[in-house]
Amino acid sequence: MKDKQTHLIDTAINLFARDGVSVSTARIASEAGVSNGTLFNYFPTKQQLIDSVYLSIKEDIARNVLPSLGQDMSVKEVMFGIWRGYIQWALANPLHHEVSILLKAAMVLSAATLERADAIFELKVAKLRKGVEQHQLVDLPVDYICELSTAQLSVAVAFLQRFKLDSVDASKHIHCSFDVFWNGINA
Amino acid sequence: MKDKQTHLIDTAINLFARDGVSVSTARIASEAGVSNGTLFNYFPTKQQLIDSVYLSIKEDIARNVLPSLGQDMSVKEVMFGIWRGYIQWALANPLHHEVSILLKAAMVLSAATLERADAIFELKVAKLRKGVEQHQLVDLPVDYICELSTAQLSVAVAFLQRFKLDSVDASKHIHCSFDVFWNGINA
DNA sequence: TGTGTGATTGACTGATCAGTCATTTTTTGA
DNA sequence: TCAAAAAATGACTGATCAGTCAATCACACA
Repeated sequence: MKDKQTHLIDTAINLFARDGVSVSTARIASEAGVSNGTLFNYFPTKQQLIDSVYLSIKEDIARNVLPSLGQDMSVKEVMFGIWRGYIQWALANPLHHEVSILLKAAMVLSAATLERADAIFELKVAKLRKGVEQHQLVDLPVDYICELSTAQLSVAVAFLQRFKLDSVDASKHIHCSFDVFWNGINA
Repeated sequence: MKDKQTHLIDTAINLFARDGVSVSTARIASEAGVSNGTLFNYFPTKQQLIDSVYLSIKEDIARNVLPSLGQDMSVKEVMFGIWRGYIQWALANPLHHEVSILLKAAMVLSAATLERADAIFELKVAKLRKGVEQHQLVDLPVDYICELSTAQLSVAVAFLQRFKLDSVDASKHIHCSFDVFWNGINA
């Protein structure tokens, strides 16, 4: 049997995706096959459970996206690596993707958690910064381009999920949506 | 004194923006200066209050954005009209903008309400459809381009709100963010 | 087998909340 | 001026929920 803490997080992700963050801790515990007392042994408050869920998802994304990237790659290569890696991860883990967006948008995450989550993807920020400094990208704040990429990635994923394309068309859309993004920010 | 129903909606928007959708009906009523019984005279359920808040915001956007658009304008002109109009509205009504995003993301809106809200902006969809058909825009589903524009607009607004630019720089960013969007979808 | 330790349990509590309704207040218009 | 209608009130209810804790269980080691 999987680590109980991990199993509770997985169960919470499933229920958050189905019913939103408002699901009761009792239901999460029951669905996970433990008593609600046990849930509170692992997560002292519901807030800490929510934060743990978010960080767990972000770390999972990092594990699946960052390894394919290198310091020696160009900005465009890094961004495309993130693009393809994230979309593939999101299609393989639709609920995780959905919950990650949900928690961020619903403003239920502690400030510390948001900060920790950002720190995971420092490489991306660094590459974009260099791209702007070297005038390869439009002269906009790096934060802005970051948010832009996240927003456009979400739209691309939502589209791919809605119309279940075969893998050829999916790959085509990954390139196509990336081109839309890249043409937008290319200097 | 303003129409009570309108006043309750305005109060709800303020509280939703400050504390999320989870604020109690009692607090909304009290903040609006009426009893909670009165709130339920105007909105039989909290759900209907939430839906009314959303539709009220969308109609406000439409009133501020649609009048400047005409059937005879090009796709680009229409999209830029929406771009500038929406950003100006959002900067003048930051809480409304925030709540509109919050309600959509938190998945607390009824299906009927989402449909009604979409119908308000039919002109935009029609223009984009023609643009794609006439190969002025990249060959992507109109829905996709719609979502893309909404997402990028949100990012642009968030940026302008974070760094309170003077009106010259703000206008520059409106054009700049639009160019990023347009260069992405221009065929 | 016996004992001590840490994990697990679930009934319980106090707080909160959406929604009700009998009563009171205000408005209307004859 | 007054009676009927409409609007407003707020105490109340039943349900739900996060979090607690005394009791129980499972297991390691003597």
